[in-house]
Amino acid sequence: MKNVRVVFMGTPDFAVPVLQKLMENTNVVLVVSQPDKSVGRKQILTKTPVKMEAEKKNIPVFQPTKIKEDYAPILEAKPDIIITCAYGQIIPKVLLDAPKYGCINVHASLLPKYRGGAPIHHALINGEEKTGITIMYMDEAMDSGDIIREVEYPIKESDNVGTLHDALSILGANTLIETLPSIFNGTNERVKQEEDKVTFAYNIKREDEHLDFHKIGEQLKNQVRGLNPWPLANLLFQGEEMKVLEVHFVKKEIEEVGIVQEVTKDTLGITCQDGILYLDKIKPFGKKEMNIKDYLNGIDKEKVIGEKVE
RNA sequence: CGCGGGAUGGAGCAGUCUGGUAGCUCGUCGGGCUCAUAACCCGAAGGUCGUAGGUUCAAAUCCUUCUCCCGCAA
Repeated sequence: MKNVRVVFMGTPDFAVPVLQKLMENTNVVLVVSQPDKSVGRKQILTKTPVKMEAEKKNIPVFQPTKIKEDYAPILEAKPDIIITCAYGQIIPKVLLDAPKYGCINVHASLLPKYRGGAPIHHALINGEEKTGITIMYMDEAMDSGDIIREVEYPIKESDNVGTLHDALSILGANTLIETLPSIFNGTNERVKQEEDKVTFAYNIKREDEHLDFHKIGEQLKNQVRGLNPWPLANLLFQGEEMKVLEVHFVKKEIEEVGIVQEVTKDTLGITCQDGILYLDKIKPFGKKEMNIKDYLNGIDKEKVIGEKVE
């Protein structure tokens, strides 16, 4: 595999282990990543994680704003195969047709479920018991190409976006390397996606982050872990937005939804549809994240009981 | 100069408007009670109030500078 010319296309942290494995095992001649963006309050121009990794090994990086129009350097690199992982743009047909081994994508779900940009978040939010990695050929639509190989990953009760992201990232890199030889010698499988089973995992929107206590506890719990550590679930408490990082839930008969019902020196329970949701770790407005116990140390607990939470 | 919140013993906060003894809830350490305890009672240690300067008899508090942290918007 060492002499195969690879063009790798990827952007965020998730793609970094994949790039690392490719650099170890193949000849990565060019890395394509999204343009550097200004991030944070101070608008610091930041290189993408994939770009930083590539630069460590002195591999050239190409960052077109619109790959649909600006793709010449990729063709000039004469790739035998193009491999993408969370790149962030749709690849034009002229590139899909160029390499002799085709264009392969590493996706963080068991396709055809959860096509799109946030498969890990949505799998957790929906309370899935398993997810996984799909190695697939690309076509002109989003995550819709033929499947080469799928590897399942059981979701643990303790998983959140952070842990699942890291686990799938490693699994994706390893699975890709294991699968590549069959692609090069033409013995790989190629299975069409079942269109009637397609679901989409759109990028998380602002309103997806808000906790609605009319929902049942299980859903709220999954929502919280499916948004942790980014972008975090939130609720409105005493007129201020509070981020919620960890919760636990106890099923119980309740009278009214969205009320602070239980406050002790180290628990704060809010009523939801079928019980009480206890906040365990939060980030109050303007503050750093803290355990609920620390938060309770600093407030007048008497005044908080019965408060409405929205 | 995009908008806003914040910095006070180890943790979370109050005190700042209206300058005058460093406070609260915890934690830690010691002692007591108890069959026992994460429970209860008593006691102790621990803070140049983010930095630098200014006003004042006197600054956590008023004025100015800077630094760092956080949320929103991009």
